[in-house]
Amino acid sequence: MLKVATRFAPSPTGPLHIGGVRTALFNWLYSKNQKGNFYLRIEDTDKERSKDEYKNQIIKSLKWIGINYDGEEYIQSTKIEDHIKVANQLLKNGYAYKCYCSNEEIEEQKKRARQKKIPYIYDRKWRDKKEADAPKDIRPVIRFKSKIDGTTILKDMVQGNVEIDNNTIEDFIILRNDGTPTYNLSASVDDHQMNMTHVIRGDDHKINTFKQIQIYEAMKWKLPAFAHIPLIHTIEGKKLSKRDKASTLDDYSKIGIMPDALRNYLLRLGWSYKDKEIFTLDESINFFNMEGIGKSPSKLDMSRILSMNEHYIKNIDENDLFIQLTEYCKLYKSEIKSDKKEKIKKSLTFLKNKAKTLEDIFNNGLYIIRDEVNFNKDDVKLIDEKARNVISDFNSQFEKIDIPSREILESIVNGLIKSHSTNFKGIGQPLRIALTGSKFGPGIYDIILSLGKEEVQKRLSAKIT
RNA sequence: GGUCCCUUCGUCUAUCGGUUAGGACACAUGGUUUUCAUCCAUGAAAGAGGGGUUCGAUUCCCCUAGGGACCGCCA
Repeated sequence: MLKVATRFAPSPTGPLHIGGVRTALFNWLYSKNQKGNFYLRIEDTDKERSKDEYKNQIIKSLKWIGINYDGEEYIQSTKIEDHIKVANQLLKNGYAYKCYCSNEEIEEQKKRARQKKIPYIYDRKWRDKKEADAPKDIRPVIRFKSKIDGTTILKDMVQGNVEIDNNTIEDFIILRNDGTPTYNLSASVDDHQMNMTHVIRGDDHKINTFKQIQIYEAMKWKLPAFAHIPLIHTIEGKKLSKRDKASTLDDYSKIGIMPDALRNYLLRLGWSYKDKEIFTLDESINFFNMEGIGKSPSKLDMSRILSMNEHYIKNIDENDLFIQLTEYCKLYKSEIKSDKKEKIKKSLTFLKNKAKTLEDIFNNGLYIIRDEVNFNKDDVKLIDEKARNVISDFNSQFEKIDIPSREILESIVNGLIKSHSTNFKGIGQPLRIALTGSKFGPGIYDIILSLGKEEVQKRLSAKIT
């Protein structure tokens, strides 16, 4: 049995979006499940639109979510000579021909097709014409001599057998009139030269597959297995595009979605394994299979991503969470000062409890991170004369404590509840606002213990003087 | 318009001819709770429509409807 090889082949003409990431993920998981290799091929033959910036973003994105490709990136533009060679071979063997139609001629045909409301398909004018009839002033393109009769069946690992009439495939161009190869040629040659055993790609490539199969057959190459996975749709039900908001990984990482959570979400989008929802990295490799891939497109659901992230926040190792949090703050907020870092780390247990994202944890911990309390305008109004007395009484008892503990704090608060003839809220709320600036937040004992004695006194004093 | 694909709760999905159609997210209600959350419990919520095949169809076949993809000298 040949060693399984898959690839992800994006073109660096725009930022990689989440649909592409899922395609990469499926390819990667399949190859790893089969103990095979996974490669990254950058299809940068569109010189006009390809940019290094996008190539780097693609590589960075894959790395971020934990998809490692084997070997170096395969840069398609460095293989153009090979593609041209194959085109010439096809020409020599009678599987391709030179087409001398002018741009105007083609445009005219397309226009007419549109008017008649019939699908445009190149009329194969030069398929059987003699070279001698060629106009001198036109540089020809090379077209593939597509099959006219019969049907072709694509045995798709996801979609089953898909059959089309060969005459619906036109004589597509394989070499432009500037001598450069087009996508279907390049992709076929590369897949063959890279020894791909499985081509897993978006549904939108299905028609291309029929063209590529013909190239393979003409070259007498062994066909890889194909799997066309359904596309991810926007909430409106359309194909996800680069223009859609929140579609690049950066859009997710900047709001504090963690790579493992997004990986897990993407895995379950269009793929399932019984009722299982949560997959560790190892589990996703072990359980991944083609049978689990659904046939219908699925919609992106932000609340699902958020809840998946929440699950990871609450369940991963706290040291790991802390590392991810500090990295996140450094990247998107501001680097947490080292003395605050310790406090945050100790407080993670309760800070994370009310968080769906790393950004939420950051916000929950802001009262620790910031030196100055940032008061909520409405909440601070709740600190009236009565509240000031509470704070003042608490502070004078708090001063006497050497090392604050939950038990001691509890007894102080309980005492105050009695002496002020109030309830817990009557004590807790003023303290919380004085210490954090808001009436919402972690439990009051957690707040006090996380800030430390000195800081608590400083903040309380500021509110009673 | 042509070709191809798809169709189970709002969303992601389970079911591989016989189930009270299950789970998860979201939602609603109740409970726990010092606030906000968490957590727990409960609830509402689905087989697009019509024909077949079959003792029996969500499941197999056909038609209709709806949705999607593709239709570049882009990839």
